[in-house]
Amino acid sequence: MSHSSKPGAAAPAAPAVPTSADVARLAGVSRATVSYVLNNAESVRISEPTRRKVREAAEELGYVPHAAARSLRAGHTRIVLLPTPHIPIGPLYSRFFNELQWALRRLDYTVVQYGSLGLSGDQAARAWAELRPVAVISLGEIALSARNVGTLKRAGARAVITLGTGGVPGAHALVMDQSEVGLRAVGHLLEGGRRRIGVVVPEEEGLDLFSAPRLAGARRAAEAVGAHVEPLPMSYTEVSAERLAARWGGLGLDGVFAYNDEYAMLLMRALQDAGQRIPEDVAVIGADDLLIGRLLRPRLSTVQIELPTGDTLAALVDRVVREPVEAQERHDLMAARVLARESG
Amino acid sequence: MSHSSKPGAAAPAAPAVPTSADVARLAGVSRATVSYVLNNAESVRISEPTRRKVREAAEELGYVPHAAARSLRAGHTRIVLLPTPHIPIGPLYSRFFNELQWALRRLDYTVVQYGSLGLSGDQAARAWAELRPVAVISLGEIALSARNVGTLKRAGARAVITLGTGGVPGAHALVMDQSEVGLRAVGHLLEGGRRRIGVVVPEEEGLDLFSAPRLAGARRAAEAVGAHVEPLPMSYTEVSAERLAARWGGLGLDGVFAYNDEYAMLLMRALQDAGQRIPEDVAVIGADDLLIGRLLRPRLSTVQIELPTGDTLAALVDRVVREPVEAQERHDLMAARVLARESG
DNA sequence: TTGAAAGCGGTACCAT
DNA sequence: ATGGTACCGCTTTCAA
Repeated sequence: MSHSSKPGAAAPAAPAVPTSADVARLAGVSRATVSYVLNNAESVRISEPTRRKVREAAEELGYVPHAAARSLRAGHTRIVLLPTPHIPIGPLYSRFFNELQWALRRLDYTVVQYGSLGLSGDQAARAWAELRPVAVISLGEIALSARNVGTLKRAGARAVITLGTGGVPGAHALVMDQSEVGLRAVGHLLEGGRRRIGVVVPEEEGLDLFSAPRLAGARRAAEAVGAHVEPLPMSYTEVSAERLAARWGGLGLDGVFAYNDEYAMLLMRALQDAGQRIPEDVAVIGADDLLIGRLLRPRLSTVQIELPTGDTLAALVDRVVREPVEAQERHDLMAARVLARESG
Repeated sequence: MSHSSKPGAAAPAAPAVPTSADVARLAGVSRATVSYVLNNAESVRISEPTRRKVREAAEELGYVPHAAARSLRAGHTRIVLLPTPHIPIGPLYSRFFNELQWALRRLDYTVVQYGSLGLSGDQAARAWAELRPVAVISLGEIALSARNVGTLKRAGARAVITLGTGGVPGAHALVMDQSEVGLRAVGHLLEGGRRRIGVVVPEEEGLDLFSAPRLAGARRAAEAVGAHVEPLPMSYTEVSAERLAARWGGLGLDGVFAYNDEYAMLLMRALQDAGQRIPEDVAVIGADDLLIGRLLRPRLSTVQIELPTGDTLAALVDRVVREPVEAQERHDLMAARVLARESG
């Protein structure tokens, strides 16, 4: 722990970080004055010569304020905590997340990505609370309890926001009901006269957050007209798709909702290679309206999902942070609609 | 700013965050003892009954330590700062970044994503330094100077690591030379006898970080045999691809390196729709070895890029943080090789 | 206009 | 086995 064992040794290696005290000393003023000048304090008049002296001293030392010290004193942070998704979430949501980061940054928040793999709700909430974030935006991979929300709030979080299906007492919920996607997709297949519908369920871990409700929505649509729904486990690889295509004949399905466009393209190609005609033998529909869908032949029908923009969500966060308001559920932020193309 | 204007008003809204002092009071011990117990201090024996009392008090109050206070005292953080990429970087790099986050998290670092859009190197370095990160991993979108690296180091950063083409004095550089990709791709086209080579250059802002060196590599390969290289601006949209395909005849090109697989598939489809035969009329090669490449017909040739895994990089960061070592350049971390398929 | 000093919430040394 | 206390770096009264 000793920084320089031998004072004689020429070890300029640890030229300790300059503090505001160092600046003050060099400028020949007090730390208070340094603070005033560097923060452009309005409530206090500092003479121009003094300002200059301070600025020059800070510049010369390469002074950089210490964020932790500042927020300790201030009693609050501008940290927005974003639990890192466990999984390679699709391109659609990646983009959304990226946008969100930028939007928050523009509003002068500091985005902290916090991986919480293997943590329980309790553990995660505690770990997050240590950072005293002013807001937490949870994707819903960690199941937050009302108690957890309480922990965060007591630790100073002015906004706890969940994105996803459910809603936690005490937290704002942006309900993005994925079952809507399955409902619309299968609804479209049914309209086309299909009655034995396959629904691809990704085997990738973590994706069930999306796939489960999508499947549920599919079931709901099918039940309404007494159609059959067959869950089809598949992973995002060619061999998995081929394997599924190989046993296709025995399944007797005439339509398939393939979770999203990526799985859809994979399956569609495998089905074609296995001799199935699309859409004659089997109708295929994906979701997310990715560009690839339009490049495939036949062009892929899809369910287009309208997500809130990152700016929208960031603005909402900011609003809640500024003047906390009773936790609400908002359902108007995700819309899903079918884009019928050639595949079904 | 007043928290509860009227003391009489039933406003239990601000039940201040419990501190270790609160825990101490409730347990009837000193703050020191609380600290010892909660951190399982080895150097000090605390009786079992006391431990229990402290634990129970902490539990009852829902005490959560304050990370900022802790690191202020400790004099260092476990923050690794990751400047947020400006752009929707491709799937390959997204995955890499995601992996990196997880790996760092597992090593108990706190990952802070910091968007630095519109900041100069100086500004960015200062802003980052405020957080006193123990390490900074820069993608190279912000051009760091040696002085900036100095700022970060003086602010306590034990490792400053750049990923990308160049290297900054004082920082570790993981050189991932994108020109290698262009070199290999065009090299392959040349081997196939093509002599007039188009190189797609994405119009999307920010991507030039990748596309410029890829183009340079392409040029290098072509010059060696006196072949012609034609830069082809294009954006990631169908219309842009169609526009390019429409003027294809006048270009007289017999091969094209399409930046990556996404642009390649877009262009390939547009070319096919415009009546070009692939690979007879024009050979197409992409990069990144995305799954879609294998699903297209003809199957897309590509340059496969081997990136270090997130764990590798995280381990490297950790090693440098533990025992800082002279800044080095490592060139062995990216490998590129051609996967010849049907498109060229 | 400026300075002295009290904390913010922890940790760790030194006593007891 | 515990408690007292100085300090980390910064902001912000309050006095001068």
